[in-house]
Amino acid sequence: MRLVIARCSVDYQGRLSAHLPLATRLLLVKADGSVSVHADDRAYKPLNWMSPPCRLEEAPGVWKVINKAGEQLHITMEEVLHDSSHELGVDPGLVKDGVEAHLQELLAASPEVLGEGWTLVRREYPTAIGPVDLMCRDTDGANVAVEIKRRGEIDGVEQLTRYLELLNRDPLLAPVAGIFAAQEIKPQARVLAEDRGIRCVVLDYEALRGLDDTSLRLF
Amino acid sequence: MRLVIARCSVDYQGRLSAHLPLATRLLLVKADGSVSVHADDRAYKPLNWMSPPCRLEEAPGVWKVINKAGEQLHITMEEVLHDSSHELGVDPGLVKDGVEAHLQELLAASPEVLGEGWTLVRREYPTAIGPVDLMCRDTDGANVAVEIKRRGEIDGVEQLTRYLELLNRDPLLAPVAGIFAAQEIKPQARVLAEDRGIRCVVLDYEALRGLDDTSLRLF
DNA sequence: ATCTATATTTCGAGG
DNA sequence: CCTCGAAGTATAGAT
Repeated sequence: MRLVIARCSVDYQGRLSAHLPLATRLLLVKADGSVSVHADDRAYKPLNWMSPPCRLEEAPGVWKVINKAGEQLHITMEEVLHDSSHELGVDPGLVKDGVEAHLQELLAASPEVLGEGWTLVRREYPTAIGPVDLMCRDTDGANVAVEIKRRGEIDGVEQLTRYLELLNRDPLLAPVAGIFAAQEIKPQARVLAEDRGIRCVVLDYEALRGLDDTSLRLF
Repeated sequence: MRLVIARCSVDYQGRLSAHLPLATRLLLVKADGSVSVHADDRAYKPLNWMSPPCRLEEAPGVWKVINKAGEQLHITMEEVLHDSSHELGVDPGLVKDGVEAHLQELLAASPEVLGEGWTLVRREYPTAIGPVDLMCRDTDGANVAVEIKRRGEIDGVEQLTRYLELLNRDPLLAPVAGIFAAQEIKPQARVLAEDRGIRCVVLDYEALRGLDDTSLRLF
């Protein structure tokens, strides 16, 4: 990893055209070939960048970064204030917990949260337009398709609606009801879902994890 | 801006839980208060971070970054290999060209690209659920709602569908046809659009800009 | 403050 | 390789 602090101007020609006037910035060159240009704000987002795979051509005072698609990043340096390189090695990477996949696991382990006596048919129930997160069966033996999100917004309701439309064309499955389950459901998404006869369920991640622990202790 | 290279492990507790085992990484502290932890890959994306506004509490070997929502980032340092600070000043910022707003301007200036003799009613035509990018009128005087994207995907088709559904409830406007216009239209989006009677138009940014130049020269 | 739509989204999984 | 869905999405604009 190479860190350069320089007074520079930058031009990008690619998916759009963009220009950065002369100012002092951080140029971050990673081992994967990527180059990013950072100001002292905008959190972790660079002002401009080139993603790998790409190639850095370094000439005195000018860097040209080019990728296969022909996108170009030109950095013109007036003054270099710092230039250091560091060996970092391969990173073992991030371990995450609490994302949608985890919610799906937990809810699959406790379908009775959705309705008493309900059972899981399967996770990632396949359809022509993609897998439904969960397919369940209620006590009457009717199918219920469940879409799980961390944050429930309109897009998720549209997605579930498409699945339901398709599933209900299959006489062997129909009628298939829908449930929109999320840790947080935006009001507009709730309105749209309920207008379409889709039940909304707010999930409690900690409680689900508790249920899961309990079942592990019991069996 | 402060640049630290350190062997460290990192824990994040907030919207999810995440852990990074001990390894050598870049810690980037910006003047806006943000802290990001970078490996030597993943382009500009940090492994972990805290966005401003947040507070950095620095103790020997341990950094705690906390924001108002109670999210926490803990960085435990085994060894500091580099530590430098740099004054960057305020950045003049990025000048962009070629994004969706520009496509909309260009197409608004040349509605005949969509159909001979077509005219523009207005840009950002207001509806209860948000503005339609362009409202046009064909040679028969019928209304056409146009949704413009840089890349046309399913979301955009859903968006236009919602607008059309609403617009066609108004007897003063109906029937309103739809056009999905983008520099690139994904196959699945095209199938969905055409299934719903929405015409797809692929836009040529350079050609549109050429038309615009021509009109500037003529008048 | 909430909601909507955009992003050079990026990233990863699966066909 | 493309396509699709998720992201601690972030961010800007409008209501």
